[in-house]
Amino acid sequence: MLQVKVIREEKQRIVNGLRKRNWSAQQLKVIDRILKTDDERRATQKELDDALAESNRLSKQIGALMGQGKKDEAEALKNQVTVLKTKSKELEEHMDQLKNLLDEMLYTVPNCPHKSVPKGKTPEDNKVAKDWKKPFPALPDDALPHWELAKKYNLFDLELGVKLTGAGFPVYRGKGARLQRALIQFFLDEAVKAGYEEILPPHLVNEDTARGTGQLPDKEAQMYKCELDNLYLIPTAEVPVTNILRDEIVPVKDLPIKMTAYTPCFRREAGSYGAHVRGLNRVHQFDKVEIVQIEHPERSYQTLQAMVRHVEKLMNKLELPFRILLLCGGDMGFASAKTYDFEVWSAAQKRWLEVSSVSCFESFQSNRMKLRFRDADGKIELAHTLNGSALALARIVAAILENNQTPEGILIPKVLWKYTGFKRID
RNA sequence: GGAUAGGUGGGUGAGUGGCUGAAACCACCGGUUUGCUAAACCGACGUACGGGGUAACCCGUACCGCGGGUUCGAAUCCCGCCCUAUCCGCCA
Repeated sequence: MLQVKVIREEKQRIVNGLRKRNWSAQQLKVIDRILKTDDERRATQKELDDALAESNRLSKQIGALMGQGKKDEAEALKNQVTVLKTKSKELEEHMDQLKNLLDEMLYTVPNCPHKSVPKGKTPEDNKVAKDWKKPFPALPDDALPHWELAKKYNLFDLELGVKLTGAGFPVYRGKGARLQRALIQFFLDEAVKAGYEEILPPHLVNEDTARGTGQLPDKEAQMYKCELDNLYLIPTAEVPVTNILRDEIVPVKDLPIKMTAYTPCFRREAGSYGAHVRGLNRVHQFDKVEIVQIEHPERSYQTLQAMVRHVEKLMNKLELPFRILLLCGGDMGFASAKTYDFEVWSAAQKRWLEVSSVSCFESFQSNRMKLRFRDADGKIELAHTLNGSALALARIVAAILENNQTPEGILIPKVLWKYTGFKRID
């Protein structure tokens, strides 16, 4: 969530940013309500502190008087303290109300987009940051979509997943399973080469962790929950990995902190059904290698570019046609300040599929998570967090299968050979 | 699942009602000494919120797992919850 301090000091910038997210004048009213509530909070804080200070002072006096045996005087002071106590109790309740109200309002405010984020309402308004200049793979008319290829070559089985679990839980098998594992291995190796520490986190997290990255309180419905133990299946590795630094104050020299993790991702998704979600296009469980960085505020946007280049390199190595989009204000995620999406061209479906999303959250996540760093002067400041998929598997697999199909079988990108142990699926 | 023990500052750990935001030691940081390193010595050393100051900083309040209670006053007493460790059982 945004810091009240920032809303106060840079109100105009925040308001402009929210407009870029197409906030109406009506919605923007919450900003003034936040500031007003915070004013009240501060005034109440002062009043409460004063009352407590006085009551502490009197209590000490009582102790001294008792020591001297002056019982009557002590009794008189006790009454005063009782009055103060009633007052401070009321003030405290009021404080709690104000804080809750403030939090509730802050939770509704999305991150303020970076100044370079374009205006816009829908995905059509996203800016193409880097287009695919070369021709798309030319496939014959009888080219198959990946779900047909999967049947033909026995790579994954969605019906079997229904039997075992339900819709949206693919069962990979044979060379399909092997390809999956090869990609994970490849992505992790590349991330480690780029200086990321490999993390293998738990796939279930508790409430505090889910709250830290903003899944709770309001996106609860996106996650699978284990009721009995009050744990959530992670929707992305970002959740456990970023939370590693929750409530920490790290020395500035440790920045940036770079971590990568492979995890399966579980998403309940309330989304649509139909042609666009066939096959692996949208599933409840998929594999993903995530890259995360905790960075100094002065360098976070440089780092965002570096992360984009990392993903770009992966796409190039896989020899897949892709483009990079700079998301417009209306299409960006709630917590993000700036997001680049990667889309891979799916030759048989003849459309772009999102395979990566790289974002800078500035201090939006770290504020909620209390992830801070201490600079050389000893000053404590919120760190910036960034993350990106590098990469999400299911759709990459779909693209590889479709784009690389030939009459002789599906050609595996060269860079994966050492991981798959085969060059072709036939 | 059963039985015990325990949760205090970055770590170890003292602290059973006021003089404890918290001893001591270790680590970290600054300094002295030193050819360098080490050792030794000196000093500083929690976080949040609020108030004051251009600022270094100063003042107030809260925080000893979390929440509530007793009391003029709670790390300390009482109640509830959560968590961790160890042993037993079960199990990859």
